Amino acid sequence: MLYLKKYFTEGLIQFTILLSLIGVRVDVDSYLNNQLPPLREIILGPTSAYTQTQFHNLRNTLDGYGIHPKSVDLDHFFATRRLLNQVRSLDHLQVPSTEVSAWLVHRDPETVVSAAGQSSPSITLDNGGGLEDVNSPEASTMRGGSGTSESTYSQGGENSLGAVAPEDSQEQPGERDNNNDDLTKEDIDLIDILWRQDIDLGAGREVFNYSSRQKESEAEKRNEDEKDGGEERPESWRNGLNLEEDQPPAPVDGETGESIPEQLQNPVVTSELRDTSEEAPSTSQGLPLLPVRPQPEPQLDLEQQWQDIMAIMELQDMEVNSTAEGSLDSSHATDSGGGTGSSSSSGGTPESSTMGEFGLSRSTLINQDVSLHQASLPSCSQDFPTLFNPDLDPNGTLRPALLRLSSSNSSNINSTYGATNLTGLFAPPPLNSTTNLTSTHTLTDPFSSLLEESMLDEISLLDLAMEEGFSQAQASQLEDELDSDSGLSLDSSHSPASPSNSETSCSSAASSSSTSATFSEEGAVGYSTDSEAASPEMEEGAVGGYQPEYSKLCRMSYQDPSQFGSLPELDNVNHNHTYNLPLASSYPDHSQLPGSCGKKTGRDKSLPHQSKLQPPREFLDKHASRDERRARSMKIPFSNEKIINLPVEEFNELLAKHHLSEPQLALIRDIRRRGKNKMAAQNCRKRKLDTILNLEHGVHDLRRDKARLLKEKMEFLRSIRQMKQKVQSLYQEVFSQLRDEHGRPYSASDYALQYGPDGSVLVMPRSLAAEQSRKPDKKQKDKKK
DNA sequence: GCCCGTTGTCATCGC
DNA sequence: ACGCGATGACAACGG
Repeated sequence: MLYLKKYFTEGLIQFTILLSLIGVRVDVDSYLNNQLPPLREIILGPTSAYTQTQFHNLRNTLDGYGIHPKSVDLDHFFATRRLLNQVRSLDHLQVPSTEVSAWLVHRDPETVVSAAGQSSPSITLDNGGGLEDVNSPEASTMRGGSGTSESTYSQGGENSLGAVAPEDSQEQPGERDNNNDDLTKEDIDLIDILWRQDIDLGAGREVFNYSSRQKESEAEKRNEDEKDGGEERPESWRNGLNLEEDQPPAPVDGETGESIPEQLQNPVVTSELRDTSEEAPSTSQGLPLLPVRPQPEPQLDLEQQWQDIMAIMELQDMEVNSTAEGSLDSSHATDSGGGTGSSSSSGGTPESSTMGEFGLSRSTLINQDVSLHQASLPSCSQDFPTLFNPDLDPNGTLRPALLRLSSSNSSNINSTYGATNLTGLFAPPPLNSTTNLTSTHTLTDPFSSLLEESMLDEISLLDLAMEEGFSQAQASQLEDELDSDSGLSLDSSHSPASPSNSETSCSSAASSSSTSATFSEEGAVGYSTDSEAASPEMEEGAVGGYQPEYSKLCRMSYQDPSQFGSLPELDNVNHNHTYNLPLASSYPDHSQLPGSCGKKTGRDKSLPHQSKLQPPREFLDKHASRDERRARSMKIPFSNEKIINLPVEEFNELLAKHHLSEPQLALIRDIRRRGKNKMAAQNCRKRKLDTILNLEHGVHDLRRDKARLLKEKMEFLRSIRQMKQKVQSLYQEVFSQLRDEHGRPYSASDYALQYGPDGSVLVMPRSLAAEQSRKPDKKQKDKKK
């Protein structure tokens, strides 16, 4: 019967979906076709060309949409999908051993069927239930309200049994498939064990439709897209396909405004179908599949489970078990009563409400917020490509929906990437019906993974771009979106050093051409000894003469390029600034700087030749500095260089040696003042330049670091998401496989898997779990306080 | 001749 | 109070 029902219901659902799609103007063929590529990618590896298609269809294909709904191969398809997913997950996922241990006792035949075509409610993977990373918080919230539909398999929620899944058993897709109906020996053993352990605990079976959830997530995405602009897919379509999207609305009771669990709304599959058709929000795909939903509060359960899982995940993965127990306990959410648990879900803020009800640890509360962001993550990933690499799109044409998403989501990027989210990834998605984020969440594992990969690629591209200086508008956009931290408007163009380069290049072009050594060293050099070293030789203080020019030339040569070497950007700087060397107004000896003198700046070039060859006095005078001329005219007995560069003491001694008139003394003091001021000015300018260059360099480094960190973050997020998805699927899988002593599945609304600190997994009544969780929660709260 | 960069100088501030 | 460095502003100079 179950099989028949499943297939039949599936067919109906499929049919309705198709109709809705058609009505929506959606090109079904294309849609289906599009789904294919993802599969290829999964198998053969992602193709850039398909990336976009992935966006829309991966989930669907993964969920089995690509397969004809009535196809007998659905089971096979599902099994294949699982295998693929698992294989894929092997690379990335770092699932704690506990997760693995939780593996399913046996598999529901029904689940398989449902999974293929639509998210069959039975299918374990249904997102609606708890662990959806993909699901945006909103989606989760929705589920809270309506999501229960997914969980539908209320098999009457047999209470009595608690089942424990031994750690060892790891899911083997193949086995599952094979085992659909019949319990394997292992399964039986496991059940026995679980039973023994948990007999006291009533067990209901929750059914998580992973596929449906995914679909929902897709629907959400689509909704986002639609919201964004393209509403190509009518709600009916969504309803048919994805209920999650709809869920957002569904959760909220139109009349009361409260979110109402779907199960409540849709006791019977048929009813749900109607609802879906009529009310997009209410039902998830899973519902239709579900023959009956005796249990009123599937969503709540799902959320609770989700939260539980999330808490576990957080504890184990994120926090490394430190608080595992508390969280676990807390994880069991309370709202067993939830029947109408609607209240929980319905509560204005799904997150908060759910959190509170479920008694999740405070951390989880926080996380939920995070989760919202996370939920958006997929979108982010999606966004990334669009944002950063619209061009990347192999096809060159992003589907409008995608574009919309990206555009819409782009605004959200900050939130999505919000640092807070890591934990949130695990947190159940909020029930809120809102927005884009949800849509993104809906991505199924394969789909999400693909997106993530693409995202990473994008990130890498971004990183490159950033390293290159974020020249690209995209990069800048990213920055802006990611963080508006720096008010600096550094030129995003080209290479980080570009500004400096440009500047330097210009100057260099002008000045450097002639002089090889023209590097203007740090002003420090100027202050440095050069003058002093020269001074002794200059002692003679030939006031007149060509020396000034010579000195200039020498100064240029003297500059020490090595210092600039430290600053890469400076390498290109060829400014003639002779900040380093003090002017030697008069050099008795040129010999001081024989070699160096050869190097001249552009300006000095002209003079030097003449001066070197034969410095005619007039010529020299002509080019001599005013102070030099004045000194000559005043017959100052020593060089301006000495006047300027001698230490105060020596300078005073020098003055004392020579009996000078007041005008001479005044002139000497002026010369000294001006000379020092000149060097100071040079140093000042040099400092300015260096400061600018350093700032540019710093900006570049920061950008690069930022890009790197962003990339790392995305990688972590991806890993987390994958783990979360894995856990979710495992949870659903396990839970769906569990049977009470009567062989009936546990009601998701009544029972939840509880993770023990030792890695054991117990099936506990939610009420009991909630009680247990409350205490720890309080403790945690207290701690936080 | 104008523009722009460089350099020198002055005035001022602060140490 | 003085010396000195730093710096903004201005002008001269040269490409």
